[in-house]
Amino acid sequence: MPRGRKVDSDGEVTRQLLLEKAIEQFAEYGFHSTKISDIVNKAKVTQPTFYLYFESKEAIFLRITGSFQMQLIDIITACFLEENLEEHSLKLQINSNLKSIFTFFEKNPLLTKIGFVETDSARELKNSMVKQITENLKSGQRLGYYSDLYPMNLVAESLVGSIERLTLNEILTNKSRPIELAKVLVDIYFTGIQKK
Amino acid sequence: MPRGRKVDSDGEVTRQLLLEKAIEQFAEYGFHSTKISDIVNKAKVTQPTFYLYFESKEAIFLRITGSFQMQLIDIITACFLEENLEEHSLKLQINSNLKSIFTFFEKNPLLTKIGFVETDSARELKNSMVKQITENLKSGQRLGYYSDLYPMNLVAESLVGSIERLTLNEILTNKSRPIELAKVLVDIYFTGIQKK
Amino acid sequence: MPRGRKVDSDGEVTRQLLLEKAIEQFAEYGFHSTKISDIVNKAKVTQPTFYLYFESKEAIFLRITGSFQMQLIDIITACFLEENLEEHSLKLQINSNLKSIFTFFEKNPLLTKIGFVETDSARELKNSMVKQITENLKSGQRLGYYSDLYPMNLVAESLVGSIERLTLNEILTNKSRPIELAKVLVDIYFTGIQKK
Amino acid sequence: MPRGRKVDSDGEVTRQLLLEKAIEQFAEYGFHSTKISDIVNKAKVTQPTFYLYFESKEAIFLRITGSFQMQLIDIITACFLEENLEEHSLKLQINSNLKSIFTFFEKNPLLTKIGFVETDSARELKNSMVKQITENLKSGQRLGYYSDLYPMNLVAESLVGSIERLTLNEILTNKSRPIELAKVLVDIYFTGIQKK
DNA sequence: AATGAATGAGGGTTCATTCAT
DNA sequence: AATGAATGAACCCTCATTCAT
Repeated sequence: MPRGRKVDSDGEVTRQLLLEKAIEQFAEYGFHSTKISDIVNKAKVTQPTFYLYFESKEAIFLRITGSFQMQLIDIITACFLEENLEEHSLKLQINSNLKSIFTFFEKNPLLTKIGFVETDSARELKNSMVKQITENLKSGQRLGYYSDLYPMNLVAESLVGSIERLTLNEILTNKSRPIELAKVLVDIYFTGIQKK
Repeated sequence: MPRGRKVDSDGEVTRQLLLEKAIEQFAEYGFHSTKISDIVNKAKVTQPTFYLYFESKEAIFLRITGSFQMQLIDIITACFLEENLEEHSLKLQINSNLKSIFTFFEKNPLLTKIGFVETDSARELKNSMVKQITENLKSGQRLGYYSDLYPMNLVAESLVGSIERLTLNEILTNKSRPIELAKVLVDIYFTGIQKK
Repeated sequence: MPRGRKVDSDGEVTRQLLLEKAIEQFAEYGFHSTKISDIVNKAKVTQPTFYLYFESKEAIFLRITGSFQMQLIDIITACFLEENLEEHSLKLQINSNLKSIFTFFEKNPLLTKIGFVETDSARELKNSMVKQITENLKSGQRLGYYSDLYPMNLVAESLVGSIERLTLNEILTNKSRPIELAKVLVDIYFTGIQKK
Repeated sequence: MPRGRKVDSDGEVTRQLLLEKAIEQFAEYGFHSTKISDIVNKAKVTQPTFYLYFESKEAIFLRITGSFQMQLIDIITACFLEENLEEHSLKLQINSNLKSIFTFFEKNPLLTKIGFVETDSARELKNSMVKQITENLKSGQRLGYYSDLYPMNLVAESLVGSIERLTLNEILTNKSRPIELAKVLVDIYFTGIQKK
């Protein structure tokens, strides 16, 4: 293949293509097993072209996970922090919050796999999610909406675990929709499954 | 250094030593970032010695995860399959089941990290766990102990997610004991956190 | 950014700019560690622009060292070849010659570093310098001005070595001036340092 | 070629072979143009074998230059520091010192090229050489052996330049022997070339 | 039973250079 | 006259694995 610029080539297009292919590879094989050569082969460019747009394998990975996680943090913050805690709407509100999280995951399945499920840096993110939910639950507890018997940090941990697994096995596999999962979770965590 | 058999050396001891060090490395760094050279350095033997006892890096990893996962399957099967479903003891029974699972994890923290949390092959295991729990819950539903409104496979997924996260963040960090976690989970999933 | 000719741009200006920046880089980092990208970045043009004016990295390097070395050869030839060997003025003459060489170096410090100190091609130049000085010294020897005991080629080698080192460590660092160095060298080589 | 140990292979032999070939390459092509692949090809081993014995290209280079320079420093220190300054033997002593330096270079021509002529780190070494010689000359000056008119640091610089050039062009090319060069230098620097 | 010595197979990255606009 | 975009050709280095002792 001759050197130099291809006809009708456009840097922004190539950059996006590389990002896209990188996302696919990272989602399927993870960071270590993804090779630069795979990414560029899929994008039909050569390896030096990769380095035209991204500093390193780590850099593109951080760019991908970073921007995804920032979006996710925004959503979570909006959900669990600025909540107006009124009893009659509480359940609805939480339902809606969970739904928006699941919906975000549903819209970005590959990024979710890379940036929420499998990355080390997702650990912090989930931990901060746990913290925010814990605070939220404690507020509800103080206001008398939730039973005093529960250690809310454990409840929050449990909920985040539920969200993670349902995301991985129901959302990312297209087996369930956000609306269903949000409802189930709210029902379980609010009233339990035992027949009254 | 002279070659050949060391004085007082015993093959079985070396094999166990390698297994032990491999477990430590895999638990701390994961499969990809663990190098054979790390394992043998820690065990104070040379690389060829490793291959005297294990066919490959994959082989030792499978041996480690495999035996752990077999034990875990036994425990889970015992818990959720051979259960006698009587209403008055149901909650106690499940509580006890969860406690034994968490206890198993607490006793084997490194193996749990390798074989339950971070391995791909753990996916199947957790899936089968979900299936067994689902069946169990459906039986309870048929017998009228649980509300008919819940899709039990999702409940089971949610529960497994909760277990996983609590294991990772509470058991493996020594923050909580099995008995607490079992109680919290039973309480949540049976009756919910909403104040009555 | 729009492509094509910039407003007010002038090829010759760009060529000079590239030369200048290349000289800076070559002087500071040497041939191998100087990258085309460094040169063009400093000149605020792009890489293809470089190839508009110079065929290759080697080409610009040769152009730089070549023109410098040609000037230097002229000076040296003037100094040591067309010399009129009269005893009373010999020492003065040589003093003046050395001074003009050092002055040339002082005026072109970067080029001196590139083209006299660090380049392989400077070897030939210095060798021819040695030859000319040798001939000159031999003439002086034949005319009875210098002792017959000295192998003049070695004296010439020694002198060139002295010049090189004093250039590098005194002239290029601005620690000494040409006039001092010329005097010291003439004194040493003519009469030695031993107290009479 | 099959993997694993070769018949009769010996690590120490291989290490020495690699060192030897590396020295040849570095001497001929310099650090940057010497490739690991060249070294290992010449030594008839593969690239990973190189890394069995040396951490990196830089490491082997430093090892080579380092040990050479340490030996050289020892020699120089012995020569110019512990000198007993008595007038009748001064000239002989310096002659002998220069001879041992040139002899050291003659015995290690490749190392000399790498570690004395072409390396950046040789700059410091030569500078310290200049310093020691300067001190030595100043002592001689104070004792009245040398003329007060000379700035001895410049004389020392000049001498080191002479040594360097004579080493490169006479010793390393086998054109002159240490004994000749030492004599010439002593004669020049002590009494000058002018006929009395 | 164990070691010393070596290699196959790649993986990430850099840099001078070139084509199309 | 100048740029945006791309590539060929290396180069350094790592790691699991294997042979000879």
